[in-house]
Amino acid sequence: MLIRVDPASETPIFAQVAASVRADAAAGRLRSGDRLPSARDVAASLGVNLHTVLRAYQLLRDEGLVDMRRGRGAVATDAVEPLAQLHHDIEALVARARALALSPDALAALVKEMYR
Amino acid sequence: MLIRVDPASETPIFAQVAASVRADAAAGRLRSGDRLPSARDVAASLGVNLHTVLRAYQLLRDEGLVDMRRGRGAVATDAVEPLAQLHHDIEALVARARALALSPDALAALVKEMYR
DNA sequence: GCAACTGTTCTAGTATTTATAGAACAGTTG
DNA sequence: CAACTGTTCTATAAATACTAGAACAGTTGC
Repeated sequence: MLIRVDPASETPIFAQVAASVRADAAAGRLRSGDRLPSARDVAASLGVNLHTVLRAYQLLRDEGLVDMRRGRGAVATDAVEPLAQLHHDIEALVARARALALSPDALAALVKEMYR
Repeated sequence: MLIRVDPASETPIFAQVAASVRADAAAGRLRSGDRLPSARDVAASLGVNLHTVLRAYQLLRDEGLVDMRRGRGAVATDAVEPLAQLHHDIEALVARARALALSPDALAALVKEMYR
């Protein structure tokens, strides 16, 4: 599993890390039972603080996407599987938004606003 | 035009104001040429600072959704019309996400992550 | 013309959030 | 037991969000 982060982005690092994991789940690259790289390893390879990565992992735990236990690490739950169902819908939406030259932030905010 | 904001939300107020306007555009409630309420009026009715509302308006201007001139106010541009094309796609996506008990923040982040 | 409106710009201060740092703790694994 | 894992704690620095007040400069309608 490769976790990517854009240092120039205005999105908080912890949110980017969580987003990277969710995207992997939606793409089918992260399956139920798969173990995430240890927070210390991710922190070292990204050049960020351990606590920043742990905050991302805890966010994913709060969303029910991972199980965390000390000693064992973070493991993807069954909840990651259904995320793949959204993949095609999101791809289609993104394609339309791109045609309109809508920014990623604007589209994301629009989706969030309509989700009630 | 009614602009709503949730004081309990973790989303910044300026982002919520901008999101409310975008949602109105996507829903067809805000059409090209329509004038937005003055920033001072919005600030007063929401109980927030003038500068906070202006920041939202300037964000919408940067996205090309509104024209702003002093004296005249903020007016929706032609760019708000195509947003209605996304309405159905987003509604469908949101319905699926709701079935999966995915949080609004998680879905929005997922969309943003896949938009590249 | 002028009064009342509009966004623009400026300085200033406070509160919250983000990210860092280091240490110690407590389970798990080989 | 050694090496790993996440957990918890205190602390600090930096960036962001929000508020506050004032003055400025166009636009509109009477």
